[in-house]
Amino acid sequence: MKNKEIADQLYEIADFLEIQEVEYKPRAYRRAARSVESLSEDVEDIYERGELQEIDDVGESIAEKIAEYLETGELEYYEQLKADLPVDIDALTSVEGIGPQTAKTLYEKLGVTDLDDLERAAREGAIAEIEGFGEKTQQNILDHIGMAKAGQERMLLGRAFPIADELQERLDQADEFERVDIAGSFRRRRPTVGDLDVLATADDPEAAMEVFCTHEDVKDVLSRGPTKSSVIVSGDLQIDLRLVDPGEYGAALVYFTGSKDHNIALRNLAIDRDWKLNEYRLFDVSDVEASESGLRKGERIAGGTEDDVYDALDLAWIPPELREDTGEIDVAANDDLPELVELSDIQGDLQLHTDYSDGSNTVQEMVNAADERGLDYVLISDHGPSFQFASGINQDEFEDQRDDIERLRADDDVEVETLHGIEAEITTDGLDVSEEWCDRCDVVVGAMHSNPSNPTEVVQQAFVEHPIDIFAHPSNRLIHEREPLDLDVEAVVETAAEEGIALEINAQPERLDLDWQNVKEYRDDATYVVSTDAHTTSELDFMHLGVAQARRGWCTTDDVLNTKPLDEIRSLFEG
DNA sequence: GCCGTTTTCGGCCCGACTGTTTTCAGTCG
Repeated sequence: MKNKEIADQLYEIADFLEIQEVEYKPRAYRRAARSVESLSEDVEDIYERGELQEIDDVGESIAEKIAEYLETGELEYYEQLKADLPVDIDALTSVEGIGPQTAKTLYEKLGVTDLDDLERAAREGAIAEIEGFGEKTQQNILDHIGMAKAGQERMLLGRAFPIADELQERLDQADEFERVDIAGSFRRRRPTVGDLDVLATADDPEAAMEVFCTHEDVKDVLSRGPTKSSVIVSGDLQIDLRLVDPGEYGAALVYFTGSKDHNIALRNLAIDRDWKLNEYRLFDVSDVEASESGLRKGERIAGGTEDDVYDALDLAWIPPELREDTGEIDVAANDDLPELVELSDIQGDLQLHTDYSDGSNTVQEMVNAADERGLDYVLISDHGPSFQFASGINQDEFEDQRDDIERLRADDDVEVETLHGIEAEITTDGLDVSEEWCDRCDVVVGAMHSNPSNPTEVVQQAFVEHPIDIFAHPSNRLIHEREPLDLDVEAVVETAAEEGIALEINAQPERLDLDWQNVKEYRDDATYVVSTDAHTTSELDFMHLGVAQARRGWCTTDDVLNTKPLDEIRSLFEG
């Protein structure tokens, strides 16, 4: 899968062109890069079908360049740009405050080509000597170079959540703040977030900014103004705060929730009506001369609430998880948005581990924790015997575990129905549990933790030959750590549908697998379950992360099996 | 360089903040 490589080259080309002050091309390259980056399909497959130009924002010229890279492993245009300005533009611009122009100046004046050069120049005091630069610029570079070197990975949604919850609660309780919302990709529940965008109203902006910027958790203040401030909190997460007028709150919430592409699509709808949409309001510019079309000219149409803004554009209010410009605007225009699954719809959790394998808690503790969370049923599914490094269980241990479960089933105080199953390993030889063992299971979860050369065939064969009910974390990806398996997802979905196998949306923060884009793409054919794969009682709380990804995949309760009562789905597993 | 139920040519989002400037360029989101 070369999608990321190609996207990175296109991004760098954009930076180089920006340095040359070429107009418009940088944006064209960036848009193309973003499209390639977010493809759910291997760009090489698209190339082989001769459909590169079908990719959004990829035209003749960029398609040729992608083809050249795939054929030769190199891109002459990129190499030429790089030869003209031999700097690690990606690394340099990853330092907060350094953009393409600054990188160019640093190279021309001081020969800076990478982060080590940059740090040396800053320490020697050379940067402050450059005309147009000064002590503060130099100090800023020194302050932020460490974070750039550490690599600016986006934070996992599940890791950002506790920080966001604490922040929301703290600002809600502060007298200086009226309304507070955390917008941005966090509100859209992207699997990773780059920062937290906080939107708020406050009677006394100065006092509110003081509270925000001086909290004990703040490690660094990047900028501070009357309406906008940015800080870094412990955990190296950046938090941006915007203060807006209550009358502009809705327009601001739309704007800062994004996505950028969704906003552009909305703005174009406004332009169609001779209106204009910005972060302050939706307004009529038809009577405003171009020369005086300043910040807040024109007749105001909407802005107080999100509902107003969408309604004025003849759209139903669009849930944040759908705002990715992947068709939601047309569907909202027809008032045909799906009724998305919610956390409260979830009735059971179909993958839990215990201390029989690599979990931390007993069967009873896990079941009690599920009970406390109001679940009606759970599936205990520890790793099969081949999973030795995670102390997979043998069949004797499985039978001991069954005794534990039977005791719980006999206990009138336990309301949760406990299903007994296994997370069986799918290998090139089939499953690591016998057919007889599978017969003892209420539900068989199949998962692949290895990386065979032909994963699609291995998975399909296991689906056909073994009584698998649920395929767990299909791609086996770990965000930031392990690439997804090179699966033909469409083929796997097809075979799963034929065999009556549900695909899991795994709620572990680093998994969130199946990915939401695939969930959306195959929603018509696939049946999904959302499971926490909890290894401790507290991990049962990850369920909302999985539900959020199902929502991003446009799922209703009809698409998600474990929104149904156990009686209704039990027959599916027995079949 | 890309795109089009306004266009195959002529448009491409724009406002806040910083640092170093006396009026603005660069960066960021």
